[in-house]
Amino acid sequence: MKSVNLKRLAEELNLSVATVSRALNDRYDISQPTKDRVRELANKLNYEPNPYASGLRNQKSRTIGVVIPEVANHFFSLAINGIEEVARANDYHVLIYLTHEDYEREVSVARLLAGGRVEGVMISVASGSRDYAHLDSLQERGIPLVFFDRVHEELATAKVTTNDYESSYQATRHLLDNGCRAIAHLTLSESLSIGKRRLQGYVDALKAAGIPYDEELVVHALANKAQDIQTIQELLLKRPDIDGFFASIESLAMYTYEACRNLGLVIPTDIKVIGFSNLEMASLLDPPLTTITQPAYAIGKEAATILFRAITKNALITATQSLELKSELIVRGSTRASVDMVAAKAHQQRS
Amino acid sequence: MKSVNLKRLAEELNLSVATVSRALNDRYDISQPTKDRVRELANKLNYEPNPYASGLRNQKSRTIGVVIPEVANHFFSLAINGIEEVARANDYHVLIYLTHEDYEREVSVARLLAGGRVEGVMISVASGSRDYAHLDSLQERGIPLVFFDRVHEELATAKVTTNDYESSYQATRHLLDNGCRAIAHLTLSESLSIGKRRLQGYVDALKAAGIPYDEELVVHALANKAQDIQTIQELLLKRPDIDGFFASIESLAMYTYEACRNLGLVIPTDIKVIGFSNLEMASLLDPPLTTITQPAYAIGKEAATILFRAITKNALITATQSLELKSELIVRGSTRASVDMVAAKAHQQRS
DNA sequence: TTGTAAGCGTTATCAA
DNA sequence: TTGATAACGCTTACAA
Repeated sequence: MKSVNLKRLAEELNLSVATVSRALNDRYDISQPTKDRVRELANKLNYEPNPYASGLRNQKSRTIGVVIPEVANHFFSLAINGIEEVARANDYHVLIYLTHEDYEREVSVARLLAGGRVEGVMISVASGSRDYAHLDSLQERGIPLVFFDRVHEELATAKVTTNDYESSYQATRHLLDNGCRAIAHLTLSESLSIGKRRLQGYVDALKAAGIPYDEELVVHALANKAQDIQTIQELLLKRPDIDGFFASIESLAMYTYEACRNLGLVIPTDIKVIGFSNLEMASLLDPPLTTITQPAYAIGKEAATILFRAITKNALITATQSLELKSELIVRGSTRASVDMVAAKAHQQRS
Repeated sequence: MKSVNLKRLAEELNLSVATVSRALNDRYDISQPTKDRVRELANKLNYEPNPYASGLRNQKSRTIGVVIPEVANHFFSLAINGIEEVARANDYHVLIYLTHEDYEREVSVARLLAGGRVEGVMISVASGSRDYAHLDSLQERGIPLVFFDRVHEELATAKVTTNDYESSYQATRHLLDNGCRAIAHLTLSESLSIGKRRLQGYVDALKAAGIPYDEELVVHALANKAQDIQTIQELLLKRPDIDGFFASIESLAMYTYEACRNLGLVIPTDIKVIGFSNLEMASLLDPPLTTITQPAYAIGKEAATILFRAITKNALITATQSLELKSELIVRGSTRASVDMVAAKAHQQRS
């Protein structure tokens, strides 16, 4: 119940607090016998240094903060795994904050972190985030910041992202190749650069195929299951010509499955579906979901590595350290071309 | 870059540090004009109190620690959601630690936390955890502890669990009712009480149905995808009589799907599968997975509420505050009885 | 090789 | 109503 501190150790050993401290920190100027005596008692009493005292003294908290929209999402879970791995290797602690896609929450978290609770911050911004002043002020206070996946382009720091534009272009192209002509795009945010890039890839792929951009087919989701399914269903009813769905986040692909099922539409015969997703079990769905899979664990790991490099060097991070990893298109049943489509294509190639 | 502290504010306002501190904490003995002046400057300079200084002074860190085996698992993700919610409502911070099912890691995390970094700990123990001395010592130092889901029965503190025995009995019974006679049970650990309870429910349901317990059908998994799938496949080949699988954790149900697919076995015709799982998309699998679903968010929330009650009252937690929530059996396609089975049953009922 | 003392930023006690 | 001061537990000049 009563805590073991340096004073207690010093008293029991008839040494000064300073000597005990230095012995425990293995300083060169302490004799080996003394070190041994100190360590022995420290172990016996299960001494653990008070992190608030040493944090205050050294102006170091050995803690980083991770700010993400959600944790019940495979992408972020895997990223946290990567981050925790690196943090632990560096003997650091990880504070976690969920914004639930809410800008206000993000701002208040940033304010808290500005107080010096952490030595660095990793963030994937909320879909509602428009401004980045709250993050800028972290940097102004000397707290290094790394973005991962969802970034504010304008802020001068490292961003670890994936090739979203290309992936999006490729995904759309894949749907087109398999016969889709009216492809809906489900997005969480157009204000975020990630949303813009993914939308642009979609738009450009359509354009390249000579298909005009149809604004009605771009839908903004709300990250609320019931409402999003409702929205998708309304779109499907309003636009029976839709034959493809491109979901820019994991949950939206699932909601599309549910919406199609509710309406009696068959994937991939009636509608083909592709989505960004890190679900291991995409292949076990009915039908197996074609995905663009981001290297989530690697993203977390790389971003954390950049952050710790800055913390160790006591330097801010520059945008030049940004990294773009590659996502992977994994084709499965949800985008399978119908039989006549395949025949048509074969015919086309022959002629 | 340079930090704003009380001293800085005091100098600029020609006040003492003590007065500034009291003004910011809205103490009754400070005049309103002074409070206003102080607050205005504090806002202007974006003053944030140093948590390490106040933590040291007050012996309070306003932080809790959450120790879990994995985060890439829907149960734990949802539980964290519940925990974070309560923590935020209490203005507390959440440190997260992953043990990766490793006992050594759990011990070293417990040791770190014993140093006073946190005011309370929530833990779901690693499958490899046999001992609880490391957790006991947290309590001895006055750090309240709450178990959730995976507990050490023997430790005298609150445990928030679900009705695992009943759920397991019910799940096994469900497989039996739908025609299974040789049911395999996949478990992560038999040393943990949760593993024991789930195994016991399975054993008792078999016994009640007059089916002898067959040790060979109980398999210990390793939480390693490739190996676990391999183990399941070997079991299926060795024992072609197996017609049901009961997976005690989420990933094992998925691995069973993969193993069956690899071997060309059809679910539910050849093998019926049921599993503990919090996957929202269980209903979208092929076939839809019958699950026992735990109230994960509620578990996190209730457990955190108990912890904060103790922190607020500055008291340790007693086992009497333990809570048992109910899981839910959700029947889907993976355990559907074959047609002749249904006919047989109908016949049975008629006669 | 060890001890003394100052200081990290905050808050609580006591005095003015 | 405000100010001076000590203390939280630790680290580090500086002295001895």
